[in-house]
Amino acid sequence: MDDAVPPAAPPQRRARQPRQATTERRAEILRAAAHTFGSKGYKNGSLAEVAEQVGITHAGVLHHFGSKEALLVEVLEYRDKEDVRDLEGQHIPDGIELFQHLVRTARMNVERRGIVQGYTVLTGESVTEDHPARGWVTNRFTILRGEIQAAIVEVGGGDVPADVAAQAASAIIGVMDGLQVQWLLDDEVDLPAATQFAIEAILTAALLGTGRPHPLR
Amino acid sequence: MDDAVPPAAPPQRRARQPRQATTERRAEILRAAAHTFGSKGYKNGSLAEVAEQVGITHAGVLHHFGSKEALLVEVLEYRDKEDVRDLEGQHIPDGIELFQHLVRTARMNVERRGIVQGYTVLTGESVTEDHPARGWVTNRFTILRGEIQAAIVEVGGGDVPADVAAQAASAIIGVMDGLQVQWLLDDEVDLPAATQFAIEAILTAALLGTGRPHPLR
DNA sequence: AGCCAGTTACTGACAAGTCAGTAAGTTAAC
DNA sequence: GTTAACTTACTGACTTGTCAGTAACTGGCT
Repeated sequence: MDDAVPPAAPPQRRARQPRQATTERRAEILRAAAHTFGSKGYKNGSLAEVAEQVGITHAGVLHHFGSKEALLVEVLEYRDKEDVRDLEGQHIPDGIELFQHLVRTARMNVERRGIVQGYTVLTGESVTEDHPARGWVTNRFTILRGEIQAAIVEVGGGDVPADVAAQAASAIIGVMDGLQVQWLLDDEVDLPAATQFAIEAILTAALLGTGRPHPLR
Repeated sequence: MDDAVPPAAPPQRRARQPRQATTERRAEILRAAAHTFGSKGYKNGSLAEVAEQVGITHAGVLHHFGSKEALLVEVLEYRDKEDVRDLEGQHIPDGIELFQHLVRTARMNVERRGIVQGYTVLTGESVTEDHPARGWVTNRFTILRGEIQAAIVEVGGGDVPADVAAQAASAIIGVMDGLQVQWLLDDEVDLPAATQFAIEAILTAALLGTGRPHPLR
C-alpha cells in the first residue's frame, strides 16, 4: 500500500491541536444535537437543523464530528458526563436514598419536558435493528438495574432473593419510563404522584417477608 | 351503504366496486406495512420496502392507500379490528379477570417479539411533534387507563379513591410498556415474571385499606 | 353466449425534495 | 506560514407522490 521510505523520519511539526474556543463550540453543537435528536429522533433529525442552531452549515458539523452516527455517540457520552458532573461532590445515593432520588427525579422531570422527550424518543428508536444508540441504551439499562437491585437487597437487609430484587428493579425502571411516555402524550397523567405510588408499591412487595414493609415516606 | 333500491335508481354507471381479491390484497399490504413500520419505524420504513414484500411497486401501494400517512392510519385501525376479533365471543374481561388477562398477555408477548417491537417503536416515535400516530396512541392509552381504573375500583368494592385508582392504572400500563422495552433490548429480563410481580404489587397497594389485599393467584 | 364500456389494479418513468457525505477553496488563529 | 475552522458547491442515494399508459376484470346489454 505504501511506497518508498521518505528519506529521514518526517519530524512532525507542531500546532496540531484544536483552537482554544473549539471545545466550547463542539459542546454547543452537542447540545444542539441533543435537542434535535430529542425532539425529532435520530433518523428524522438532520445535520442541517443541528448546524443552524449554532449558526454554521451542516458541513461544518461534519468537520467536527466526521459523521452523523459519530455525532450521536458523542451526544450520548456528553450526556453521561453531564450526569456524572451533576452528582459530583454529593455521593451517589444508595439504599433507601436511591429510591428517594428516583422520586425526586420524576418531580424534576415535569419541568424538563424536552429532556424527557429526548430520552423517550431515543429509547424507543433504539430497539430497531442496528440502531447506533442500541448499545448505549442497553448498557444504561443494565447499569441502572444493577444499582437498583443492589439497593433493594440492601434495604431488605439481605433477605430479598436475587430474582425478586431483579424483577423489582426492572419494574421500577419500567414504570418510570412508561409513565413518562403517557405523561408526554397526556398532561392529565400525574407523573410524580404515579411514580411515587408505583415505586412504593413495588418496593413494599419486594420487601414482603423481611419485616421491613412500607419503606418510604 | 347507499342505493338500496335498484328499480328506479338513477342511471349511475356500473362497476364501481373494488374487485373480489382486493380486500385480501389490501390486508396483505397492511400486514407488510405493520411489519416494516414495526421493525424500522414509520419515518424510516419506506413504501418501497412494504411494496416489495407483496410483490408490487411502491406506486401500487399508493394506488390502494393514497399516501404513506393514510397507510399508517389504516394499519393501526386494522390492528384494532384484529384485537377485537381475537376477543370475539369471549366477553371483554373486567374486574379481577382483566388483570389476569394482562399477565397472560405478557406471557404471550414473549412469543410475539415482532408485534411487541412494532408497538414499542411506534409508541416512542409518537411523542415527537406532529407525528401521525400520536392521536391513535394517545387515545389508546386513555381508553386502556379508563378500563383498568374501572376494574381497580370494581375489585376494591368501590372503596378505592378515584385518584389512587387512576395512578395505579397508569402505573400498570407504564410498567408493562417499560418492561417490554427492556426485554427487547436484553433477553435476561424476565418479562412475564416481572410483569406479574409489578401488577400484583401495584394492585395490592391500591387496595390497601379496603380489606381485600393480595388479589391475584 | 358473447361483446364491450367502464373501471380497477397495477407498472415504469419521472418530478421534486431531503439527506449524509466529499472536495476544494477561504479566512483567521496560532 | 502552517493548519484548524469553516463555506460553497456538488454528488449520489433515497424519499414520497404524480401521471400516463396497459392489462385484466366486471357487470350489463344484446
